[in-house]
Amino acid sequence: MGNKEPLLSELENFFQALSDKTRLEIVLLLLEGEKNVQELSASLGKSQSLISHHLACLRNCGAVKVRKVGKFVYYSIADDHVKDILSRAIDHVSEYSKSILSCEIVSQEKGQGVKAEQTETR
Amino acid sequence: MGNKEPLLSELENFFQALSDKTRLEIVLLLLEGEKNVQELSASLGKSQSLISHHLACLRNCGAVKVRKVGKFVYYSIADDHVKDILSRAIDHVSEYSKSILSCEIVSQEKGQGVKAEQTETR
DNA sequence: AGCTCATATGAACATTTGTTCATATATTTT
DNA sequence: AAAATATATGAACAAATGTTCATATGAGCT
Repeated sequence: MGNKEPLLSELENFFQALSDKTRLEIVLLLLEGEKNVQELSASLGKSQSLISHHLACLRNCGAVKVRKVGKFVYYSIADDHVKDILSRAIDHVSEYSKSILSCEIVSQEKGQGVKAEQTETR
Repeated sequence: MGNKEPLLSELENFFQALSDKTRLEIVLLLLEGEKNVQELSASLGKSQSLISHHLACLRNCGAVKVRKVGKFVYYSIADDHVKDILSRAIDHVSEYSKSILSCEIVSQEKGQGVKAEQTETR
């Protein structure tokens, strides 16, 4: 019953890689197929440097893989695990935001959303 | 092309909720079953305030759900989507760290690790 | 050889995030 | 009623993170 530390750190790194809008835009593009840095940079309208930094982050946790062709570097989603995680996460947030919307008719507040409280103010 | 902004923000929030060691410890405990705040606080040896803050984060993205019983609040994993995502992520990082280890046998302790590979730690 | 193109990386800065402490709210008990 | 218990939340500060700018590496071309 070992030390869970390494597992925790690796999970942390993995999820953290996916917890940024730019990196999510990258992986969503990569779900459509392999792309090199320029293509990503152009599609997202963001600098090459920024894209490269984010790709380094996605590489480090094994979310994407690399194929070099001459001076081009093509990136793609690492494996089916990652694809599954992404598609399930998309399903989850889609369902969850629907459930939020149906509640927000009542609470016009933004930000915290619904926070599952049936604690009526008496 | 539809506006992907809301989807991106929700994915970002969701993954970000899972990208912290303490919150991961919480959800891993919750995978074993429903627990209230004190139980989580005691199991992890961390303050009630800290656990509550992190639970708020996990609630806001729909990763956990809540059941109030008197003055106790029981938390559990929100649904099978989230359970699946967690178990696949665990599989992914397990495989990935194995593949890293098998490469590090070659690069002995000292040098820069593997060449232009995806081994990069910051 | 030089030059250009594609990508990677380091440093600096501004923003964000996690943790702690103090306090608020809600429920039960005395 | 007050006190005790369980949880939530706000403010403040340290640490981590994303972005930009400048520069480095490396491959193809003339």
